[in-house]
Amino acid sequence: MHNSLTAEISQDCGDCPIRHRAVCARCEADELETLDNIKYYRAYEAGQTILWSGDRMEFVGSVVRGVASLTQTMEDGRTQMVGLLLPSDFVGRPGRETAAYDVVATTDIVMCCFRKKPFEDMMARTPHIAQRLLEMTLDELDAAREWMLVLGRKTAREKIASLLSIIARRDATLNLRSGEGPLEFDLPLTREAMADYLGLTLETVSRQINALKRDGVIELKGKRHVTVPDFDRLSEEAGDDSDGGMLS
Amino acid sequence: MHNSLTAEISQDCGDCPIRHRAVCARCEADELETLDNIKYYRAYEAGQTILWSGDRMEFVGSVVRGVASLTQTMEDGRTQMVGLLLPSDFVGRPGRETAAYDVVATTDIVMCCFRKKPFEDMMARTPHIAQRLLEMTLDELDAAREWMLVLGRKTAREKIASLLSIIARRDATLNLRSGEGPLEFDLPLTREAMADYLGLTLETVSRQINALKRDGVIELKGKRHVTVPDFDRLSEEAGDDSDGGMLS
DNA sequence: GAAACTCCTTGATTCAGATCAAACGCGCGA
DNA sequence: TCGCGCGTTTGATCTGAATCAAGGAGTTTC
Repeated sequence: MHNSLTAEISQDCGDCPIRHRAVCARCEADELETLDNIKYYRAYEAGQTILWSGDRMEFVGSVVRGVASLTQTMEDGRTQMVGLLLPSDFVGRPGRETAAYDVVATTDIVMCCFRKKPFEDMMARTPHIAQRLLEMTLDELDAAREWMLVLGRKTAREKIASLLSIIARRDATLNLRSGEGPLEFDLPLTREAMADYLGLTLETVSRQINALKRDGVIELKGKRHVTVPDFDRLSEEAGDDSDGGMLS
Repeated sequence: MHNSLTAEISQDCGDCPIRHRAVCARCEADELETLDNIKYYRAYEAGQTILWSGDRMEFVGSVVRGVASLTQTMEDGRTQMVGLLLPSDFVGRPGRETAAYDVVATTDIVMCCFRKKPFEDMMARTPHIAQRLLEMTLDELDAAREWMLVLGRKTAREKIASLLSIIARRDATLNLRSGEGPLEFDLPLTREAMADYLGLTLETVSRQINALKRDGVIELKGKRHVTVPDFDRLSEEAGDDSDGGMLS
């Protein structure tokens, strides 16, 4: 997976808590000087709304640390998360004036931002960036469509397993821990946030997580720390094809 | 809405059953000559699979007439439609080797195709096209995310109303019939296909359609021909914001 | 260290939609 | 004209997840 556009552009983020180069091996970034003066960091606390749907967008950027979510809300309060933004994920849509969804910090979060206008100017000058952006957007589209299957056709148990599987996989690739041994990670989401992502209620999320625990599919330390002794077993519970899901 | 890329490129499709210019007012298409020899039409019958998930893609193109769907299937046979392709919609992902989903002709369908390689070459030469493609991909992403809300949080009745609303809207813009009077259109989908799109069973689809009919939200002539006496009423049933949904 | 949070669990009950089952209607080919 | 097949409707029953309702467990606050 080759996912961090800002990494590719800004190359050597000496002050970034995450080493972007580790995320993106292809860094070249001849644009570094041009960009440095338009790059900045932003921090938000868990629960803060980063951007309201309909707001004018002033920046694009990527998540450095923490988790954010894209959510949609109906007038009567029903909400659906339509995207989960993990470290290295890109936020913002060049060419669009306003945000289409609420962007909410799910945990405390640090973002690496670029002012939108100069970023777009640069995009126009360097087709290579535009191409990367298209590719990333296609990835997002694939993810959204995969999630449509989850939402439309999977049972509560399968939904939970699918979510855990995605987070585990993302966490593994970020930490370069691949293949060997049991996976471990902290859930970056409350039960309610998981419910919003999965189209369930928080009670059902709680019950199904504990059911997976009872059945030995996962282990829990506290309420958030998850150990996955057998990733294939988890994938199976998620109803995924049993190829390990590592293509793309 | 400005949706047909092939229209923009090929401008004057004299032999197209649909007048592309009507769809896309911005046609300029200096590439016409270059492209004409790589453009061709394909027709499929209802039920035919145009492309299997995993297949090598040889062309990109857009739907000229008829309806196709993108579907995903689990091993146990559960299927979820992840995209509905109506006339003027674009198919194919430049830069990707293989199809990510099954593409199935839902009705008899005619597609206007371009061989993929030359199309991509041209894309690389003309940034304007790449930009359009990004914009279209973002539109698709928005549509997919809107659908996530439908799948995750709406009731069966709201789901049906949402689908009818989308089809009615698309049909209205294609036929340049906007605003005035009752909308009329033929459902291009079987009850089963609707169920696959909405994450329901065909029985529930049937029941809810007839419920909407009983309640006067829609009228039916035969099983497929729908009249919408009051579009706002339908939007309300769909749980949409009451702004008429005509922004973008 | 008690009150007031927020987040999570667990139980009892209800209900929307799935499932199972049968039959209708209509176009089509023999 | 008869069957035949497909898409659709309709009814009866079942069930997975929602809803309603308490509590518990870990914090921050004063």
